[in-house]
Amino acid sequence: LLSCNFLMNRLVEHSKLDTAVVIYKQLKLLGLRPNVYTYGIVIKAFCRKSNLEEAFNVFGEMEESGVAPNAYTYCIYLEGLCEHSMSAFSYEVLQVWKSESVPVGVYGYTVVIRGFVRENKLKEAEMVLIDMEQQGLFVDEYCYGALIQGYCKAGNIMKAITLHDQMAAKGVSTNCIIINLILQCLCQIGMASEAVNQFNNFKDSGMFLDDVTYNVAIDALCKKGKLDEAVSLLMR
RNA sequence: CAGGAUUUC
Repeated sequence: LLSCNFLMNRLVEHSKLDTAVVIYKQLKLLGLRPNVYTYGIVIKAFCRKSNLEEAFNVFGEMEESGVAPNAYTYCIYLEGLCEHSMSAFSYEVLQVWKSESVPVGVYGYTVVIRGFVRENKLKEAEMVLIDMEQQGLFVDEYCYGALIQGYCKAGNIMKAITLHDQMAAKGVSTNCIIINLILQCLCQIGMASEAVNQFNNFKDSGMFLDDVTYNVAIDALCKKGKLDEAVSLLMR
């Protein structure tokens, strides 16, 4: 069964969705009992096929077989809804589950925030974050990252930086991916020199910066015509 | 044995 799960997951990743479902059906015909991993992968397969109804029906199958869904199974379904521009519905489902004490965890909220961001519904995305805070949930760097990405994409660098500062104030650690978003946004709105300044600040503060950060910084330097500085950065 | 965001106009 473990190898079947592994295989099915690979098939789903390669969009061989029907094959994955066939294996699932074979499994059951052979009398094997799918476990919570199997069901999660099957839900993902149906979501990728845009068959959200079937995906939801899997929860029913689980109940029949006495397998309790876990946070993964719930969240993968919420994510499926969001990927089909149904973030508002996804959020409603999340709230219902929450009221039923279903274990969705912080990841479920991140999924919904990302969904709203993708639909350019930043107000809604931020509402979700506020909702989390009111419930006393720990808003992690992924939640903030998703929202910051939204404001960056909208060119609202002020808001993005405000959120980033808010993270620091709350003791949520930042990371180079969020910094990349901000630097990139600065470049895109024509503030390349500010991006370079920020890059130097982060570098001096000992923050870990990845190769993407360097690419963004080099790009910024090139745009300012400071090719020599760009080259010296490249050397490391 | 399954899931999370970023550059290369």
